[in-house]
Amino acid sequence: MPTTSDFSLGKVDVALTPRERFEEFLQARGKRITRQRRMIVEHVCARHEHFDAEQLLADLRGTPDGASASRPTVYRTLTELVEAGLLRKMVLGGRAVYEHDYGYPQHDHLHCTGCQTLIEFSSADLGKILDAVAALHQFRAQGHRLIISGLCMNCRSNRSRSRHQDRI
Amino acid sequence: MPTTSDFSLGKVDVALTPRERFEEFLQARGKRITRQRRMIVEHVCARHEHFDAEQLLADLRGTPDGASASRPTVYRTLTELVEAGLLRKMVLGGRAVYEHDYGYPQHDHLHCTGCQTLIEFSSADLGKILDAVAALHQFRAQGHRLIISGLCMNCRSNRSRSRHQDRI
DNA sequence: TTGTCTGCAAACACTTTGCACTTTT
DNA sequence: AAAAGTGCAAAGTGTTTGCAGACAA
Repeated sequence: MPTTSDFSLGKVDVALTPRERFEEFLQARGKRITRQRRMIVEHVCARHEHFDAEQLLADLRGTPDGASASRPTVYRTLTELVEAGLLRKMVLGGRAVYEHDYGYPQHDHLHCTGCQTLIEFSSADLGKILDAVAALHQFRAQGHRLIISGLCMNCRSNRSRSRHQDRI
Repeated sequence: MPTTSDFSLGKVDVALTPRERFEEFLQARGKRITRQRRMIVEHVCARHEHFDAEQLLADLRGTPDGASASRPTVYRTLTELVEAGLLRKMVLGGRAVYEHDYGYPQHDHLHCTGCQTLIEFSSADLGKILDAVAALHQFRAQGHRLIISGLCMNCRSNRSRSRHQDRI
């Protein structure tokens, strides 16, 4: 019988803070540590839920000190954060959604099509199966995306509320 | 040790042909059986690989009798084919990709980021795990998307050829 | 005839890019 | 000073929509 981990997937110990890791990444590539990049990592680290570029942008603009970053810069920096291994990107309903990927264990998602919530889970057995599948096909797996879509506990009851989006 | 099915996932017996099923679907909804819809199902059934809207459109235009369908109609009809349960839609690198879903067993994919090939596989154990995960979270699963990305056998050798796309 | 479909052009949402100017190093 | 980064506006992409005329029922 397969087992899955807890609801709350805890942090994992890592040597550097996300900010440090990002700066290391930038330096290694001859990129510069600008006000905007610093701001963005800061805000990204503050949010511990899943978010998209637009939310981050709004978040930056709602910042008390008024200092912000432009849309292109937000997109550019999100790409760098993914390259640096700090964020994981996934595409949901046509838009890119990001989540932390540094210091967090590998996991997958349940996506509620009713309220758009993402629930994380992880399963060791799943990993074993994926490895076996890849091996069978002589495929060098670099990663995977698994999203189980359906209705969460809440939306199962309050069903009639609104039309569900079917864009997975 | 997990097991996976064969390379070639065979057809499954079904009562109606895809064309029939689609017409049934249309009638049930008071929709009409037009020349364009007929053409599109025909071409979709002819192709047994994965394809996107643009390929289908080109396919229709390259047809001998010249009769074609417009881009909007292709998109609209693809949506209907998905609703009718004939096609399955997945999003890869920002574009929608379709594959047959009627009379074919449930399966998932290995996606080669080198040559963009999709390799199908299916695993009974996987299904069991997904069921267990959903149950654990009191989630009503309606479906899932699983794509393992990496390099296929071929691309593992001819590695240096070209930059790999990292859009999953 | 009636109501659906089609095709066109235009609109869309999200993301990327060209370029002159600003900043970091 | 040199090189990289930023913001703006504009261009892309893939997909969807409003609407007038065309067509299936």
